[in-house]
Amino acid sequence: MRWEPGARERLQAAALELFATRGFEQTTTAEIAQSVGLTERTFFRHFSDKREVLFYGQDQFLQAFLGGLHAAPPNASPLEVVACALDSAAAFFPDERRPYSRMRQSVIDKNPALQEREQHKFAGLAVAVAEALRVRGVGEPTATLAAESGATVFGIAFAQWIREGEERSLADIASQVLHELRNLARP
Amino acid sequence: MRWEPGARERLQAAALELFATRGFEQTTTAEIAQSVGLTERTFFRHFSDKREVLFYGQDQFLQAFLGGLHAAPPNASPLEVVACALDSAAAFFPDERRPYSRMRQSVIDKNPALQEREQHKFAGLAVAVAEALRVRGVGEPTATLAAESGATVFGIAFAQWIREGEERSLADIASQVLHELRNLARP
DNA sequence: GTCTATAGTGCGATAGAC
DNA sequence: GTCTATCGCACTATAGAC
Repeated sequence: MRWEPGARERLQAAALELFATRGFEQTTTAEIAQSVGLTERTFFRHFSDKREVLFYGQDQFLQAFLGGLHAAPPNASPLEVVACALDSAAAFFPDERRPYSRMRQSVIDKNPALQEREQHKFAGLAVAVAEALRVRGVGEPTATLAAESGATVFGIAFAQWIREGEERSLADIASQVLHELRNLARP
Repeated sequence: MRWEPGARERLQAAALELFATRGFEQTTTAEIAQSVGLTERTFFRHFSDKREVLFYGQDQFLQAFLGGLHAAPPNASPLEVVACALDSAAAFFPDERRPYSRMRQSVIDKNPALQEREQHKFAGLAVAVAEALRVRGVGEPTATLAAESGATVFGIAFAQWIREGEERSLADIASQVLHELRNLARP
């Protein structure tokens, strides 16, 4: 019992379940741990704080974003590079994942503290993308502008993707939102 | 002594002072309160949590942003409206305020929890600006794109404004960053 | 103003994997 | 035996309830 594998994943699943039914603040870290046969102390061994249990594992997503970025042709413009990154990132959210993403987001949308954490992760993503663009030779403030714009486009596209009744793929939506961004600059 | 006015402002000043010298986490809410002759309970009567003491009063800034937005000519494009809002917002940071802004930002930059709060406030700003744009008849996702872009431009300009050795006004910097954003769409 | 629950930390002990 | 995940306990600070 003590040595069952996948402690982290079990904690994450149990936490999401409890947050969805009881609410984030009405769920204690002790309850989450106990619900999978662990102690509160072990919860904090895996997650630096209570909110992090919902965000741990985002590195994969960041890596996808950066991967698409590196795959962009060398002569691509900053925004074209961002378009590649968006395509690559969108691939990490196939349509089967929509129900799960919806559930997770509905928990986040109900709690300001979780929104703060989400926005912080997004900001970190933009910082990493900007750094990667600078390595490609893009100067400031263009690199940061392009990176933040990419994060914004992804955020808007993702929100639309999980909306009830939406059927388009995330990549399709993101590409359309990016097109709208281009239009913004020339009315 | 007990009813000395300006309790909130004194708490904010003392908190910034203590955070800057000792660090945010090394300062307790009780210490802040006692340093101005109040109790911890009173601190939490004025601020919903420890971090908020650094952010309380941002409404003025939001109002400045929205004020510039309403002052924009009716036929202006979304990005032109955002440009007006940026001008108006920049006016709330005259050059005399640079030293204070620098000190405050250096505290925030040293602590992830404070960065989360700052990003959350920024996100709230973008939401309000997007809503105001929709009222003006701008559709989605353009309204949100323009609003988030405005927030991004302001953030980049502000970071540059408080950099050591920078002498240009915030409005000048913001206008140049906005120009870069326009260039992003057409290479 | 007082009291209490919860989050989160530090350290040492323990139990299983190898 | 070593290594590492888990546990137990004592503790502080935040924040909210009363």
